[in-house]
Amino acid sequence: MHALNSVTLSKGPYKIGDFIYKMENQFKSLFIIQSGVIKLEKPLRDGNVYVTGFYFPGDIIGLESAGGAKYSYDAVVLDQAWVCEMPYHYFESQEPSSVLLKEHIISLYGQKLREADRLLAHDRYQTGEQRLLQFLEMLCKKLFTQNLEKTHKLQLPMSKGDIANYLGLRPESISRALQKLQRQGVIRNYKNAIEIVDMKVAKKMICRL
Amino acid sequence: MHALNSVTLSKGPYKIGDFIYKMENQFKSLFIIQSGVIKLEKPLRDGNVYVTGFYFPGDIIGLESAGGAKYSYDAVVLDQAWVCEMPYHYFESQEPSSVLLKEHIISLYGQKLREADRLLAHDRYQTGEQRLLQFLEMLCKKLFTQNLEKTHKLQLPMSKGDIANYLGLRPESISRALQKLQRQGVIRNYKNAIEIVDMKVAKKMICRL
DNA sequence: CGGGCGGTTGATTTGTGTCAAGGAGGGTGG
DNA sequence: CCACCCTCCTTGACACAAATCAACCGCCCG
Repeated sequence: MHALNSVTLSKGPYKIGDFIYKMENQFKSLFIIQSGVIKLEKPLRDGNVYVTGFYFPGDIIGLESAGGAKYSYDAVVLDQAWVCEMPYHYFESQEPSSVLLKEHIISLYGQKLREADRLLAHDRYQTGEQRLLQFLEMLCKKLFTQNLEKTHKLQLPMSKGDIANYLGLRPESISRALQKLQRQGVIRNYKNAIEIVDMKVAKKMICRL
Repeated sequence: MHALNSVTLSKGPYKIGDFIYKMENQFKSLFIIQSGVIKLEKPLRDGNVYVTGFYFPGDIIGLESAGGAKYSYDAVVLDQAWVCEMPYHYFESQEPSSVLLKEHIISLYGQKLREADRLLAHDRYQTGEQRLLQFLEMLCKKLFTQNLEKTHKLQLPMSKGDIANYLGLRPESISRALQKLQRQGVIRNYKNAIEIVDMKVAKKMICRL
């Protein structure tokens, strides 16, 4: 990743609601998130949108658009962000650092594909409640490893509607699930935050309710 | 793709039920399918398996395992197959043809990711019936472009149970959906084949039931 | 203050899973 | 060749999770 610094351009700050890129833009760069939170979403023909993921510092966005002429999603800022732009044509060069990077990227793709398949596999056999818990646990781990949160109380940069959308549920269902989990003492539901009170039980519920 | 021929090794025939690779094998090659049909599946701890996809002549399998030490799925032969083995270490070389190929592969990955996301997106808002139709339509298009089928009558190399599994439904649900679609005159359900009688209506139903 | 958006809550419907039983091949062995 | 089994598929009755429809609340913002 260090090899990147020579060919990248740091950009920002982007404010909440800004777009890093939009679907109608020509695909020409990847972006490494330095700070802030980004969501990727795709407007559907019927006016709805589909949220495909949330991205945090250290994550790369744009990979999913490779091989297309334009970006495949809108990249929307959820929390003030700085990003690092990496021109895609850099990959087409044959300098040694590019070759190494290409291998790294391919390995990343493998991971992302497996992750996507895992989601497709598991989600079907889990209740909405389990998916929600799994999402929270994943978020917690992610923020932990990046030292963005020290506790189990998660500040949520995305709306609960976004979470619902991402998990393929209705906002009502999320609301009910949160309420139930709070009654059970597993989590605590705040306005823009959620605290995982009992991580042990949470993990157990994810595996098999 | 032509660049490949110099470094690949054609293997076969594999018979129905054979494995091209298994999860316990070291990941070391990609395979290009020359003939036959392959399914990728992963046995789960609870004894069930999860079918992640079906692959036809021209498709590449093994990509999803990149970045891991072993293969991520079992590759099971559904219809007698010949494949082309392409050692993965070829990618680690820096010869010009490898560089070009890497770009092609990255573009393939982008496609696969978008496809995975599309599945995740749509599946949630579609009934099982719609997913089934979409699967059939996709299959139809795929076999068409590869001139493996000239009509809309699809010989199914995979069991209906496999289809159910792949679509995240129960065999019973598939059965009922096929029955209903046949009553509506959209498809015709044979033993090991399905005919799409009214493609117009089928496509309409996929978008919005 | 009014309006809109995000979130909550309740009543009801619906799709799909589950359980149970039975049928139609396709193999194998007698 | 038939009897048997096994797997795959189908059909029916029922249960349950989540969607839907509808109303309402709290909040932010102009």
